[in-house]
Amino acid sequence: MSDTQDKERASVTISDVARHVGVAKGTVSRVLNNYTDISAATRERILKAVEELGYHPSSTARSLKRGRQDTIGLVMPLGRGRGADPFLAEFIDGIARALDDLNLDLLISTAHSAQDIVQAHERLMARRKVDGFILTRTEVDDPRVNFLLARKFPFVALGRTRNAEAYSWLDVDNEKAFVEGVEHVADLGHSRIGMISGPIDLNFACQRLDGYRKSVVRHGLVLSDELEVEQPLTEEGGALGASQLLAAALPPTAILCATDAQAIGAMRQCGVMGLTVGKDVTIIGYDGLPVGAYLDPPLTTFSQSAQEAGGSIASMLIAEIEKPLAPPTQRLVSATLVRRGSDGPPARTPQELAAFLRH
Amino acid sequence: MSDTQDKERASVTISDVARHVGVAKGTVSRVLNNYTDISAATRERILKAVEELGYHPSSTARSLKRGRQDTIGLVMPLGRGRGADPFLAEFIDGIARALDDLNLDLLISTAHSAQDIVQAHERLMARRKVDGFILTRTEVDDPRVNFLLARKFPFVALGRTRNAEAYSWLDVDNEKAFVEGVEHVADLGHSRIGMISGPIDLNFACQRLDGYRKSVVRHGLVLSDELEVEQPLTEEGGALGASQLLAAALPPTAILCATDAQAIGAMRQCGVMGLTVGKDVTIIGYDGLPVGAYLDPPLTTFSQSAQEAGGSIASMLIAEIEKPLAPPTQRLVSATLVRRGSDGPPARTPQELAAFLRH
DNA sequence: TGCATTGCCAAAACCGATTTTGTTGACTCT
DNA sequence: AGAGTCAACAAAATCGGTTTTGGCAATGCA
Repeated sequence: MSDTQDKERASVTISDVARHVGVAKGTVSRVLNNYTDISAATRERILKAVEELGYHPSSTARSLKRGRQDTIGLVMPLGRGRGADPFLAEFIDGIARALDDLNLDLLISTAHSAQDIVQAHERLMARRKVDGFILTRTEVDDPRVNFLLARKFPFVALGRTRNAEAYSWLDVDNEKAFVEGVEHVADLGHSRIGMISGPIDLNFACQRLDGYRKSVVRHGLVLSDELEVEQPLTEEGGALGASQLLAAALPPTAILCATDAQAIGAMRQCGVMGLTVGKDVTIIGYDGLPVGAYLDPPLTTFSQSAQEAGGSIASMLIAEIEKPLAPPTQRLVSATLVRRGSDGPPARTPQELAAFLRH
Repeated sequence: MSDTQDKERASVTISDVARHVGVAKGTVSRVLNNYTDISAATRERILKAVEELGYHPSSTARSLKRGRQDTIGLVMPLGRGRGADPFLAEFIDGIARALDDLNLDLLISTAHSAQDIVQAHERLMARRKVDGFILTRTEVDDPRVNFLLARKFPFVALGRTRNAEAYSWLDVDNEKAFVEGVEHVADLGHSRIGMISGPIDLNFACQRLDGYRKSVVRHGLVLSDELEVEQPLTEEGGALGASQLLAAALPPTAILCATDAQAIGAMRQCGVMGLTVGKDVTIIGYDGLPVGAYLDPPLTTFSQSAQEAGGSIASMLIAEIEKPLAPPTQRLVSATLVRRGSDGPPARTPQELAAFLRH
């Protein structure tokens, strides 16, 4: 009955609006894109018709002509550990929120191998599905960075690589955090401090290890192979790492972990070995995952607000896309130590701890 | 110098290929889409040129003409709890993997309020960015389902709603799982069994509560308001729920939780109250989150493989998009109990537990 | 008054594919 | 030999927008 019959399937196009008002479609387009050369009267009529007909522009058509997709891409690396990366989930959450405000969308793809991951980016670029990429978990010498740089395709990385001057990134001052971490446990009275590192081809793992080492040296403490182990970024890796460290002749009374996931595994392992975390052994994580607050004891960790990082990296990427020639922007933010319950003064000396462990 | 100069910015289009070979662009298109009315010779020449020039069709242009985006959408509900939903992360992981094989992409958007969430779907539909949706965490009477059904837009839901006959879904037999859960703890010797439920507007929460109730009755055990609390699906909710349940005059010796996140909070709360989980109190979660295995004690939970669910729901949606008129497909899968360390025979009777708690 | 602007909009070109329609020569059939 | 098929492709239409070009009337300015 109504004038605007709810049609079968076809959606209303710009031509429908133009015809309804009696103008050219170009005119409708100009109104919708806020051009100024349309009279207020015509503008009103068109806006009214748009409302009435329930017109929404097709982003596909718009993309075709403008060459912009209003979509940014993120390729999740899979296979490194079986489950989803909890940090990544928080991070994506932050990106999505930020993009929402800007009316952009986030396209997510996956890749299984290192080989795959560059190909996934290439596919998305070639098909022109995205305007730019967000890179996470950068490696020291990251093939994605090299590839995108070579193709001059916009991207922003979370974390730097070796050649960090050439592109835009947001990084947490990982080194500083671990310098502070060591400082913190040293102040608590620990003298033998261990570290469970992540795969050192990951840049942040590298930086965290560096921070640990520098700070240990600066405090005149012992640096030793026995006190550093490299493990995957999973709970299992953390558990393995802890048992390796504690098997040392002179075990550490404090252990810094590259990620919360590792710290969770390490805590578990300490429990299994009869150690009280926060007293016998201090464990500190990194990521500030919400779950950490509900462990027993609650995990002391460095928090960098994955959500905030996601938001800020999203807006950096938009800038990058809009003016590709501008010099790269680079932001270094700091993580803050969230003290909960897994740290404390050492209840025993390393010698006593070793004796206890040999029970 | 080379014949194919690596051009400035512009990417190679189908016209470039056509010109290079000396055929019409339609012909190139037909070759690429495996039509049969092209001679083998021409076909070869075109394929060779495609290779040489590094041509990749623009999915934007393709979408415009074909009316298909080869992209499916998922709107993440935010705000329900502050952090990212760990279950959802696993689930998305599974979807992405499955889509990868099919050469489709996943578009992720977010919504903050219940109002927003329908609008987000509408926006994606109107702009024709996606071919279909995946819905998660369905509510008993879900506005998204009603909306998409009314618009006849393809979607598949993870979890049912009240009017479940009309559309395709994949659901876990939540009721059955909780029937089994009660059975399991009853077999262990528990007679007073509590439940921390999720918001009952969420359908799965409702089903899980139903299963609990049925099974409690069936075993001739006590059903009581004191033994049922409703809490958000977060660690905090779980902690609150546990303290409420344990404050009862006659507290439960076993607690079933609607999600792992709640169970983690509940475990923590028990620890705070001086109770040993797995002995004084049995706690069982639901989701099978990897982190559960590394808690102390490791969390006994129902696992439904979020990743597998993601994969299978993705292929259901493809089918839905390809033949919208086919009758809806519906799959009910079962969750399996993964026994770890948080369950066991009750160390005390409810009376003893009450006495202990009042210490 | 005459000419250059300016305001406002129609018409057409264009983005890069897919699909429809048309054309040509070779081949078959009666 | 003439009509009808068919294979193999060219040419044009199309998808739904944006952008360029152009045209006309009203205004500004000397």
